[in-house]
Amino acid sequence: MKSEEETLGLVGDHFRRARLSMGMTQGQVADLAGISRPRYRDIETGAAAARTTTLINIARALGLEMMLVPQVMVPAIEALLRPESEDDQPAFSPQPESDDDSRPYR
Amino acid sequence: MKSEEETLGLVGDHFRRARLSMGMTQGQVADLAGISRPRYRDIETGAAAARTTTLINIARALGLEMMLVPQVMVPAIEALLRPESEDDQPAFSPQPESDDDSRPYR
DNA sequence: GCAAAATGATATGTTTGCAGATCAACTCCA
DNA sequence: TGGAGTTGATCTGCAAACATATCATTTTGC
Repeated sequence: MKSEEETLGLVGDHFRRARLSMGMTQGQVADLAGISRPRYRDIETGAAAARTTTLINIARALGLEMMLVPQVMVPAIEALLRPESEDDQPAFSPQPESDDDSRPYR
Repeated sequence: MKSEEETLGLVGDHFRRARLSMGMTQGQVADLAGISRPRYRDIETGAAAARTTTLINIARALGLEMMLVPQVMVPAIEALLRPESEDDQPAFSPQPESDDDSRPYR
């Protein structure tokens, strides 16, 4: 099962790749998202879990959108995103391991 | 521009619709997500902004996944989600208003 | 090689998400 | 009618996400 830290790491990695592909600095993203640079750094490195509003602000600063989609639709959405070329960042896809349950990790 | 409270309200409404369509109580979702019922209630009513990990836990308890997708792909994804029938909850689609910028609201 | 920029990291203080407990209001059904 | 279940709401206390400031380290460009 994926730990909490691993999940935050995935989100952070996603943000980092998006930021670098946009040619932006941590400070620029932090400013656009309305948070401090140390805070954004913690989020990007997976050391801290941003609030929902902060998560959305960061995503939008990076040209992304946070979506809540039915789990059964995830593969179709990823298929829609994947072939789109090689330079756009892949969507945050949490578990390739499609086991049954989703008990909270703590 | 969409305020912070409005955005949290959209997320909460999305969770509420998903919960009711699953025939679950607030307490059941809270248990699966690993948080207390008062906390889940605040999140569902938009009174509180959950952390990223809590957001993901709640989504999975409701059969949903949190995804970060390029903004330009949002319409295509919504089109993929929409015609799917009438009983599955629509994805969280933040702005029908497609204005340019995404400055943080506070 | 050197200066500037970007990043990593730490410290103090404030805000707020969180647990746990408790109570009231409302619905529903036997 | 009346009890059980669901939801709304408040309180105390703790943990962690925030700001701001300040350092060192690494990277970048001239």
